[in-house]
Amino acid sequence: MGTRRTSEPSEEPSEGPSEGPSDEPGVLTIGELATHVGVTVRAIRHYHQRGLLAEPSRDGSGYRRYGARAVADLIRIKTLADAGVPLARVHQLLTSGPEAFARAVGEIDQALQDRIAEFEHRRRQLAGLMAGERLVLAAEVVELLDRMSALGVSDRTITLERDGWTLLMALAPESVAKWAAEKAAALTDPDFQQIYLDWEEAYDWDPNDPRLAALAAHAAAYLEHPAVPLPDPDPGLAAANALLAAQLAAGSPAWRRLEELVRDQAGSPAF
Amino acid sequence: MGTRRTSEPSEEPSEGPSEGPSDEPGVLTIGELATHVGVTVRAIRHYHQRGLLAEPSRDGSGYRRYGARAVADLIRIKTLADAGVPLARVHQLLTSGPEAFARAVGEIDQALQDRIAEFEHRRRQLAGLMAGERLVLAAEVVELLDRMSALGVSDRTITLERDGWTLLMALAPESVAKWAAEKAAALTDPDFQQIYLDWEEAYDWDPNDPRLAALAAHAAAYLEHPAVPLPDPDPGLAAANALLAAQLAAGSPAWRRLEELVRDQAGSPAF
DNA sequence: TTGCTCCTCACGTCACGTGAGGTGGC
DNA sequence: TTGCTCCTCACGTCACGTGAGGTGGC
Repeated sequence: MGTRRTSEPSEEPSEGPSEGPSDEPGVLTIGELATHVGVTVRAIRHYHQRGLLAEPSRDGSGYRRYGARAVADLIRIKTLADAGVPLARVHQLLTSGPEAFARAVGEIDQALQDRIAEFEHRRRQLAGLMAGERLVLAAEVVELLDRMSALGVSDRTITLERDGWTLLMALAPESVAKWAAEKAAALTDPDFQQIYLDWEEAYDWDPNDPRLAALAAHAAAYLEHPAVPLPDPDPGLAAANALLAAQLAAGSPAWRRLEELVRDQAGSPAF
Repeated sequence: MGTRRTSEPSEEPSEGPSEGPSDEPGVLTIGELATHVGVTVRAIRHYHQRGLLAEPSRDGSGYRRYGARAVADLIRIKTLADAGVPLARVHQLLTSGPEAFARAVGEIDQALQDRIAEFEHRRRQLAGLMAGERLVLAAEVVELLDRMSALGVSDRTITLERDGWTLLMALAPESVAKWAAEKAAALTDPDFQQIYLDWEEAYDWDPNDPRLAALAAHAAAYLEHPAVPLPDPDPGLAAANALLAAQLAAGSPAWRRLEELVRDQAGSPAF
């Protein structure tokens, strides 16, 4: 209410703008405006540069002086900008009619809702990061790896398997579930289990180890009469498989030798 | 499971990396890696430049070829970056131990929750934008303006009042509620009501209109014996009030004249 | 006189986007 | 041969941040 010496501005019927509410002489400095609305001084200058906020009149020192209109305008700008609206779009909205404005605000609100959902999804992704890489792989693959672990397959081999399946997820995601199911079925066959565990043990052997021949013969015989039928050729995936085989074979000289031996004994380019 | 002609990579105990899981020869091109993980090719190159993702080996054409490790690394990078972590921080996290990593992920998750709350706040702000500027003003001021409206004060004057209060909110937010309450109390006095409405009507008058003298006398008399006691001077706010008075007085020559007259008749610098 | 706010350039930053100009595999 | 992906510079973008160098009010 001020005092007898200073007019409380709304004690009287309020004194008003000279021409319109848009360009009344200013009272607030740029710093006062900034702290009140909650933006930086630099941001306000930036909005002037971009033409978003009208340049106010200056006082005797060349300082910008802002009125009530600037407060309202800046709040509008900040609200839209905080909602993620690009400044170019903010400019359009400020100069467009109320119907277009209302429609746009509806869309912006929807976008905000979408971003909230997105962030909630990212929280779950983060939780997955901590839980390991399981979410990278299909559930069927995770189950397969768990079953291998139970069979006594070493951590090193599990890692190799996981890497292979990770790449398959990238190369042929639509086939991964089917392949994993087939491999899981094969692993129920004790014969295949034995071959798998024998090969694992051979990983570190010398490629000239005489025991490799027996392993290769066993594998070749199995491939002739598999317990679980092998599916038909899929030419589109042949290239991906070949690449994977070449990459993965690089790990162990003994395995490379085993593949040669199987290829020879099976009489066909089995691998 | 591939075919007899192409090795299904996990049909055998899986062939592995040559030295460690971190630098197996690559299979995926940069485009395949990008689409699988859901980032752009340019982003991957950027991560290489920043040292976030190790440069893989090249094939015969100079193309980058990525292995499973790159898939896992890139997913980690994307997950963290999507969560709003600056790339410099991502770099630190990738090279830090699991305990520090877990702690940091906890903080990042908290930051995500904060941002979700922030977005929900912004949705409410947006809704406020549509509901008008009411949230800019304290509830007491909104109520005061409503009461003025009911008293028959014109929309133009209401706008002038709102602008004045908006500026006061910026200049002295802690005093606004008190002032608004005092003005509301004054407005219960029929004498003050009459002065207010008379002044409002005088807004467009010629500054030489002879009726102004009577209005000024009425106001001066009221100031000598207010129905509601005026508070003590508040020197800290005197400057703000003076600025506001000067700004608002610019609107109407008749009002400027009225202020002069009141100042003369009250015998003190009342305004 | 010191400290704080204001002023105008103008370059820096962050995380890539976007051509520019060229090569390689199907 | 055409179309698509890949390669390396290198400048552009968006919304300001951050000094640089100077003036004005208390």
